[in-house]
Amino acid sequence: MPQSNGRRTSRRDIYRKLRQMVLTLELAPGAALSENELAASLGVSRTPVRESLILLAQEGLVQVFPKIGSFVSRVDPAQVADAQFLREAVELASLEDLPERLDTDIVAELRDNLERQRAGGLGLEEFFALDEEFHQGLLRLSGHGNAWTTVAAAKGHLDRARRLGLHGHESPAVFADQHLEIFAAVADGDVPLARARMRGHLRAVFNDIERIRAHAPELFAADPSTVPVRRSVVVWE
Amino acid sequence: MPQSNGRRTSRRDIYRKLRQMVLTLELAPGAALSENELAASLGVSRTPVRESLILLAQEGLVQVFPKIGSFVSRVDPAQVADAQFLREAVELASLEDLPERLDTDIVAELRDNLERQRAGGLGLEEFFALDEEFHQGLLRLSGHGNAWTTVAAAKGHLDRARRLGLHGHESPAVFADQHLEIFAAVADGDVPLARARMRGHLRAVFNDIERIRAHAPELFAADPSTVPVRRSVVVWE
DNA sequence: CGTGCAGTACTTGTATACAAGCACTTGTCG
DNA sequence: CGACAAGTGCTTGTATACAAGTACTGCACG
Repeated sequence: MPQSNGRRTSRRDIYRKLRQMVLTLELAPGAALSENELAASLGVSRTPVRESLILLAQEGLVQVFPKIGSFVSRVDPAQVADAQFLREAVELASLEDLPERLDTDIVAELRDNLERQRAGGLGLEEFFALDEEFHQGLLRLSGHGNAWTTVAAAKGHLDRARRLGLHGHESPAVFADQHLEIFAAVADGDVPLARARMRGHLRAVFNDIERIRAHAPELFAADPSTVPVRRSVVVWE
Repeated sequence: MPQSNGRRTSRRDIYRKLRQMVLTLELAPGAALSENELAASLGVSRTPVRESLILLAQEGLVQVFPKIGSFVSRVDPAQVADAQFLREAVELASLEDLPERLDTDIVAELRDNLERQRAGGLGLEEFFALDEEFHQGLLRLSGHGNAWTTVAAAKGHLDRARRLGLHGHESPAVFADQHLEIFAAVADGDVPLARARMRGHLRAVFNDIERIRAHAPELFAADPSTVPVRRSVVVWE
């Protein structure tokens, strides 16, 4: 929920669209973005495009260099690690605030979510959506559902790294099983076990990143201070 | 560090200035903001002002209602609680990642900070600045200094509530003492004790909020869906 | 006097024009 | 042939004009 009001504006649409394209790697890390080009291709003026880019820049998903250009930020390993730490801290802390009696509606929602995860034949983005929903649901179970907003805003780099890791790599079934085990511990009220399983799950996701980096180093930021060159557009294949 | 690049732009200046004015309550919760008025008083056009307001809106510090107006958001108790939870989770988690040998530079910095806190005769904003520096320093001690950026971005409502609580209330000396005790436990390598003291410290700050709300209810949001009226400008005294 | 309706002054959203600056290209000169 | 410099096309930052909509004001009318 980036903006306060729910009225439809073209900036809102464009912001969401661009954000989604960056997170799904449809816009590759390092790609050059032109306010004029984007405006023309979207059929609007520079204004809403520019304001969207400013918001994405504050999230760290794009970099704006005055008088030079705007670029999809490369995946920064340091920011990935920061997001991992933040996420782990929040999700583990929430498990300690679980109430005695779990909200039955949320529990039912989580069970349904887990079933869909195990259904198989899921596309990458479909699994990611379910994954997000599952983790946010766990947070809501302890009354801290809104904290997900902050976590989500900060984990853009982490999400992109995770997508890189799952691109044609291995089945998400392993993670679905981990989700199921976490939920089982939560349902049993075994907080220490839930914490241990959650920690293991989150770190398993995280530990793949160095391997990924070896495969596609050009998508990662080397030196944070390097300025990208206008022409060096990395095309996603 | 909201923007990527460090070049000076008027938007950057205005964003920081407005943000500071909101956080320090110089711009009161509920106050109406006019892009035209702000632009005129700052001597620039609407563009940089507007873009700054959009950024502040994403942080939840202002609310923008299309065709109606922009307002400094009232302090939302729910968002205060969310920020408190997030902050506690992050700061407690970082204490468990403290290295065997603490960075001597940061330790020296923290000692100096604590001395200045105890010096006495500090203004409210001076103490807040030292407080921020102290907590961020502790995070850096465990290598998670960058997580502070995310926490800081999310705790705008919490900070405003804290300032309300300290306005002419009690001396910050109590908190300075708590800082000292936390640091002592950290320096001793007693992680459980440091965690307990940190938790007590953070919650002591938080627990004042309901009392504050009784004193100045108009600064707090009642129903999240209520739209402020243009004329109802609450003047800060 | 009360009520309804048109008018007006304000708001933000979007489009467009201009300013300032970087980077590459190309032409010219040594 | 090589090197340097002016030129050209792009970039984002800022200013301004217009569009669409809300809310209050004041007048006319019952």
